[in-house]
Amino acid sequence: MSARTPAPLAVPVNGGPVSIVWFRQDLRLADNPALSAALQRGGSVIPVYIDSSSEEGNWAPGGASRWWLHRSLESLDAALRARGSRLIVRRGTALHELQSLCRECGADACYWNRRYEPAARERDKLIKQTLRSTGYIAESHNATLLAEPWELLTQSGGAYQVYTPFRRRLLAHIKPAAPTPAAAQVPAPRQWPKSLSVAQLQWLPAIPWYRGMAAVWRPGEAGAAQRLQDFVASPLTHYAQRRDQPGIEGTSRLSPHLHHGELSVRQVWHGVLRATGAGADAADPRCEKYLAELIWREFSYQLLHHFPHTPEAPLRAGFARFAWLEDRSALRAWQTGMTGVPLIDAGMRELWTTGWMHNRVRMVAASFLVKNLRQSWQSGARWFWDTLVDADLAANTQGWQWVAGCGADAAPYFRVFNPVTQSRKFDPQGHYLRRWLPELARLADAQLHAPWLADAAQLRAAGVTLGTSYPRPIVDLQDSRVAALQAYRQMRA
DNA sequence: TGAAATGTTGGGGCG
DNA sequence: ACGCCCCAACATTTC
Repeated sequence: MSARTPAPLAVPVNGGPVSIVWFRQDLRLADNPALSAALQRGGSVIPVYIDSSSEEGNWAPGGASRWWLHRSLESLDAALRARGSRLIVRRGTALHELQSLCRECGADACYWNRRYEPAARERDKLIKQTLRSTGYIAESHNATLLAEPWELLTQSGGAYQVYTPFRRRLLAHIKPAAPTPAAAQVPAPRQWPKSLSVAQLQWLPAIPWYRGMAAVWRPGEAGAAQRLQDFVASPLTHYAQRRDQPGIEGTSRLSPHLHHGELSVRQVWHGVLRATGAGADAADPRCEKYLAELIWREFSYQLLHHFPHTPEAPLRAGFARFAWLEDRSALRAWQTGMTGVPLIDAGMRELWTTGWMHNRVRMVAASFLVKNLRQSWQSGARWFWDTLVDADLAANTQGWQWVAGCGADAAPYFRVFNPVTQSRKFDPQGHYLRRWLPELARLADAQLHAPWLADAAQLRAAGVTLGTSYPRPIVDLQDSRVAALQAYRQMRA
């Protein structure tokens, strides 16, 4: 078993202190402050990943994330091996595993990069206290954000709840540090502790439902660097015009790499500034729109930090008594891309197949679930959590509450997307719809976005039988919109 | 990072 | 020449 083979001794085995670097959502060697701090200390370094799913509260990685993690950890292990080291993989409660590791290999220090999810924060705090009180060095660093959530507060010392002033403050006060390159060598200890293999985590499903994902994604630091390079080389140039068109490669697709920390937001920030020639000016029109998205990410983390209940409950307390419906078959139709509304179904199938959905379509599909079907935003957030390779508690929570109208700086409750209008506007040629809905591919553009409006001859000519080869819409868009507005009015009364 | 209803305007057909 | 009406195009309001 490869996990038990000794590391290649590319560098001399080191004496001196032994430090543990605990990898979590920072699966990279470049621009990794915890790793840098451990290396700077001298001596040897033990890179560790711990599967502590049981400590993640309601939010242990979902199926798509576990597939990604499997691949990313393999990639991290390979990158470490190329530097004379390897990745140690353990399973259990994090504190227990870290303590065992320290005992097993005489380590006296643990370094990690911060996480911001409520359950992880509490646990990490306890770990830090316990390690320190028992004589160990325990240090946490920032590898994930441009600004720590407690660094950017309003004049009155509170958390920002509106995006624009948050953005203004971030741009005025934060100058993202230049990313640091990966170390050429990671000194190995005299003896490696016990380790599972990545495969033993059993995160690679027995049934290969991940094929569609593997075809699209290359998890790991090298794949992330490649994606960034591809993005700045082309789509970035037309980002402002093309980011909303799901049928073309107009977005960065960096979200899963960023979530797992295969590249840092600082690397992306500086990479984008350099590629556009904007110098240090984040407000330069050539990169402003894209950098604004990175700042939305910061905003989400800031909200999660200051309002840790929001993954489960609405930020605006009044929404707690909103009358959501509970219709399992409607939820199922949405999940499987069988609602009969093409843009929704295309998006949900893209999600199921690739583990990702275009952002414009995410907004429309979420609006459809929460408003037209009136299912709770939590039920949608849970499905996304399980199926997205970029599932990120801060971004997912913020996104769903934004759509549902119950979050900070949220879309007003009355803002209901019309999926047909959105489809005609952002996928006028139907490239996206035809890719994901082959059963409708032969419909003309005029009928494609709303096949129920086509006449019998048009449907027949396209080989479409509504109710058989493709569903009729499971809700009337007009009626359900009016009903949603009615329900919101009732809640407010 | 909406959509629909409602209001306003102005060109053109027509008597 | 003029008023009237229709209606598209655009603007504003409302949800």
